Amino acid sequence: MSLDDRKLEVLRAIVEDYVATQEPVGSKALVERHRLGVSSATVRNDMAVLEEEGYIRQPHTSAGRVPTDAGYRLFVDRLSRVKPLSPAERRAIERFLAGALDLDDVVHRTVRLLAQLTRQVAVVQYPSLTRSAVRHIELVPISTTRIMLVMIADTGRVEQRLCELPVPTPSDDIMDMRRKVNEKLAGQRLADAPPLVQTLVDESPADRRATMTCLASTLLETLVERSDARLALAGTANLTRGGLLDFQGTLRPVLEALEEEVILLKLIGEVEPSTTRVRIGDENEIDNLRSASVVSTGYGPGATIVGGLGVLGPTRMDYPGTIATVRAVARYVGELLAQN
Amino acid sequence: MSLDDRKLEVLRAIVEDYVATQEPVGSKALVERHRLGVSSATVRNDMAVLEEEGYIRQPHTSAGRVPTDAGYRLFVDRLSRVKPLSPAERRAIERFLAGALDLDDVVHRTVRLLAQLTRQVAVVQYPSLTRSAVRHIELVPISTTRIMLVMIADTGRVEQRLCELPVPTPSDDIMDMRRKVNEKLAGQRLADAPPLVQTLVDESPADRRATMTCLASTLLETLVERSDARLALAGTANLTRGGLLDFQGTLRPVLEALEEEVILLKLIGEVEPSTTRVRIGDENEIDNLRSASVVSTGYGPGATIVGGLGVLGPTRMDYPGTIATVRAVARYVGELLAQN
DNA sequence: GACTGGCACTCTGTTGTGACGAGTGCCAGA
DNA sequence: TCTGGCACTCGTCACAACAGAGTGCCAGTC
Repeated sequence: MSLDDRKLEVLRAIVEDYVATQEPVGSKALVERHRLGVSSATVRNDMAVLEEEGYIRQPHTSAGRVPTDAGYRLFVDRLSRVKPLSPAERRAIERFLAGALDLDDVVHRTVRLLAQLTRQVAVVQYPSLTRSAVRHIELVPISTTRIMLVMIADTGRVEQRLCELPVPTPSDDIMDMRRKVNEKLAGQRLADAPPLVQTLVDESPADRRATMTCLASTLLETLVERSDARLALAGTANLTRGGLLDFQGTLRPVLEALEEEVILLKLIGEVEPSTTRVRIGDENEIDNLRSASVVSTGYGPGATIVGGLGVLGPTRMDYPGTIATVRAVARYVGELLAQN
Repeated sequence: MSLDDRKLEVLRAIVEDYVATQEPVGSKALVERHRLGVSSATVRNDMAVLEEEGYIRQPHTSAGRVPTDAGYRLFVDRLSRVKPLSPAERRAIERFLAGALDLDDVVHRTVRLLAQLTRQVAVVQYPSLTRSAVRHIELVPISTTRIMLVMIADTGRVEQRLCELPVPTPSDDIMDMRRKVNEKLAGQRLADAPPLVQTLVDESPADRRATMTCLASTLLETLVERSDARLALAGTANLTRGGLLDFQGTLRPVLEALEEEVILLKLIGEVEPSTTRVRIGDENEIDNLRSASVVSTGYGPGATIVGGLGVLGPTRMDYPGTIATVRAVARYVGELLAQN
């Protein structure tokens, strides 16, 4: 059974009012606030149909209606008009991000900005190493058997790791290896690196094989393990807005989920090019986030995507506004990264 | 007016019971649960005195007594016996921290461990740069007018910053500067670095003066600004334990305070050697944390302190246990750092 | 002088009742 | 297909009554 235009209009009105007031909305209030051109009785009939179809529901018999997850979904997919950012907001984004000193700073500023603009919890993934390219690899001898390996990615990320050598190696040899490693890897995408690293080992002379093998394994470790795991989080205090009415009484499960990097990565890390993804309530596969929605997107210099960012809030959130903000911030961050 | 031993014993019993049950404790329950050897009427008299002295108070006329901040303070200073960690806990600490890959990982593991053991919010400050020494400084030419400056501290911290040169500089010159910079700074404490950096500029030949000046200012920026600001946080979900009875109804102010790095640094960054600091309720000068207590201490390899760590929870917390855990974790982290 | 038993008193939290109002569902009529 | 009207359902609020916990105080005892 399909819904005619007016029913959709009623659904939109319900979502908008509920998001604004946070109270179940009744038929009478609806006709008063929106010029629907019909009486409340008609609206009531429409509501009955919408309820039957699973888009809205009644908390109690004598209360107004509240959108269900499916209702929000329909709203987001078909009913919401894009809400352009105000010039003030645009300026705020630019000004806030402009002064960033380094990558760490960019990420921190971004996450705070996002939390502030959307008034929700913001999450930003650091540029993923596997999607970056190597800019430079530095080998710093600490002693004859210890080397600090520093990898600098083109996105500005820097990873370092200590490497214990099996045999003492003079620092001249190390410098030579440093040159070779950079010749081979500089400019390469990290995802392509593992086979190249292997050839480095294969090509090295026998007397340096042991040291190079050790370096190679440390390098691979740096590239693969934990490589996408870094995240920044801000705005947890925003969860308390709406005074526990959202999140059915306890922030507990939500706070717990926010502590799990794995979960957060799943939420914002799985990004497809130039899509803004909206997950509403149950659509998050995580039990703890049944009453939360996540809006996420990818960012990166130009068209490539190096990481994800997004916000998390109650299902009852201002989707059009949030989506617009998340997109805008992602775009600005991308531009910022492209400049370096 | 001084309190005799029994009154102190009564105060201790009140604190312990209240911490355990989270409910105001009455005179009758007290004599039943603790073998005080006197009747409830006597305890009531003692309680009246304790209340007059400001160590306990009644939420309402007909409720039991609850410790005040001053009561907790007295308890911590004079009444609490140190609670040694269980062997299981010690083993947990060792096992959990043993597998750390690098500094980032150490800090992350530490903060999670601390949150888990104390069941509270944990904060760990990254080893402060100003308390560390320079291990190595690397200059990576990106182009003839851009250099990536990477500083590696002996605590394992790595800071990097991009430096825009005012004049194109050939990479041979850069390599030469790299050598000079390291000769001058390697092994020096960062706090002592600024004057040394200045001499570097003064000593450099005129044709390189501009480039060196630029490098120097970037270097100083790296050393000074933001240098102590990095923090890791975990266990926010633990705030919801005790179901909002602690924190007088809203987590809001507490969550807000936890978002402010400046505030957190103030709480756990101001550490004196080998002291565990306990701040109870009002003793935190931050309004938002009126109903919270903070237990913090310093950590570092050997006797030196390179950073602070601690936990934050409701004033109604298990002080002896928390203090013991915070100390133990700090000691283990110190040992771990000493190994590198 | 210190402790105890007992009693009156004060509150809080709970329970129950009734009035009120918001909102619905449904039906007959336009 | 829409509308006006009406009966019905519940949740909320205000108020009163009540039970229970805990205290303060006093007179009596060791």
